[in-house]
Amino acid sequence: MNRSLTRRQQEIYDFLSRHNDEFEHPPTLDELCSALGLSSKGSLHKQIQALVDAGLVEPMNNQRRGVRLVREEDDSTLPVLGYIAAGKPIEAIEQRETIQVPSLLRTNKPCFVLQVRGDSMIEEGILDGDHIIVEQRDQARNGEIVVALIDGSDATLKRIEQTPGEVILHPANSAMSPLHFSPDQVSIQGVLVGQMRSYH
Amino acid sequence: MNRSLTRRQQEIYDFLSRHNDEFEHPPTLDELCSALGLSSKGSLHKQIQALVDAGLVEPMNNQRRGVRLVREEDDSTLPVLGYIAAGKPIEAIEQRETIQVPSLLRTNKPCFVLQVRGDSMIEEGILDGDHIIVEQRDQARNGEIVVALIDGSDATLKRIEQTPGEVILHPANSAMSPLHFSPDQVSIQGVLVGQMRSYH
DNA sequence: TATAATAGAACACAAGTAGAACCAATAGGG
DNA sequence: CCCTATTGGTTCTACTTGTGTTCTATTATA
Repeated sequence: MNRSLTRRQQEIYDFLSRHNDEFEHPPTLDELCSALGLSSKGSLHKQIQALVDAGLVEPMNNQRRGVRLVREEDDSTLPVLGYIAAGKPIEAIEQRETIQVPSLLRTNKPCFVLQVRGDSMIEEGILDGDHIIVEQRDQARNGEIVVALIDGSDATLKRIEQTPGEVILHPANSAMSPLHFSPDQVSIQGVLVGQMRSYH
Repeated sequence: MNRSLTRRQQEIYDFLSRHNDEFEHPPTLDELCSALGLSSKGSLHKQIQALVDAGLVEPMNNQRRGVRLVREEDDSTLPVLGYIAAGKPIEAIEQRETIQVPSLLRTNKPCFVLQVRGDSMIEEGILDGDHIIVEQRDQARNGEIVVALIDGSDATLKRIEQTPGEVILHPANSAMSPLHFSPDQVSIQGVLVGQMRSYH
């Protein structure tokens, strides 16, 4: 199913993605043709059929303006991967769980949710039991709050400060001290983009 | 049921939305026809029927001016009433605004959303800029965090402690002191049930 | 030489339109 | 209160147009 796309197919797919962000309705084959510099919608149709086979486009059974991209995941739910507590690996949840997340609290990039254990970020307003939304990334800017893996085993949620020689992870709890590591000890898993808490 | 609209149907729906904001009564089919450049209300009726099937318009059983939009109000959005800062009235937002709220952060009872201004609840992990979800209620149990109106004018977000003789409102900020009132000065607007924060 | 890409024609079906005739609701006059 | 006229929604059928589908043949590309 997921065989690799030819160059032209990739090009068409990219165009569809852009069009999708910009317009309410998918384009017609004729519109696509002129946008891509083709003069035969028959040829285009064949290409699109390939995208359908690849699982990237909904099969359009005679519908007009039916070139719809397969919608990527539910737009309002994210997977809850487990618990995060300073100094322990992320504790996975037994069965796969998901949670509703408002679009305001996430980004367009892939995100996941963790539940916080412990008080290491209490002064940033992140409490025990809160859910945090994390954008999956392997780099961060200084000052961002990241989920980082130390020595490949211990996961932690901290504010990051990177210098050429070392990485410092700052807890937001005056009872705890910043932790210093060499850059190759720390692997960034993602960056905090949202947080939510329930009081009942 | 919720299949996607054709281009014409979308156009009609958009027009209805705009008309809805502007006028008291829905338009007649004839009015719609001339507005949309149609000359047959029969055709229009067919389109509208499609909108009814899609669940966007109330079925209009022979009623006059019966093209009523279905009250949208997904069960996942709540109205944002304004800002709350200790010691000032709730500052209303100009135009009616709504926000997506996961069911986990709300209750089944009527709720609304406020945005927090200031640091009076910082030690409870509620920061400047956070959105809070409040269940509409006029009573609270001791220890709950409430939106309360003081002397009918000043709204505030505080943890409540009620005794027979007085009401104490505790801020969660050691720089501020608890406030004491007589019970008839304080009217409870709602109880905090959820909170969310965006980091971007 | 095989695979990808293209053009073009012929076709089929969905979307949109018009118009007429038919009902249902309301308002006004006896 | 009933009768009737008028307004406005409902239901058809027929037609036009837009747009996806299929095919066959030809040209690039690797």
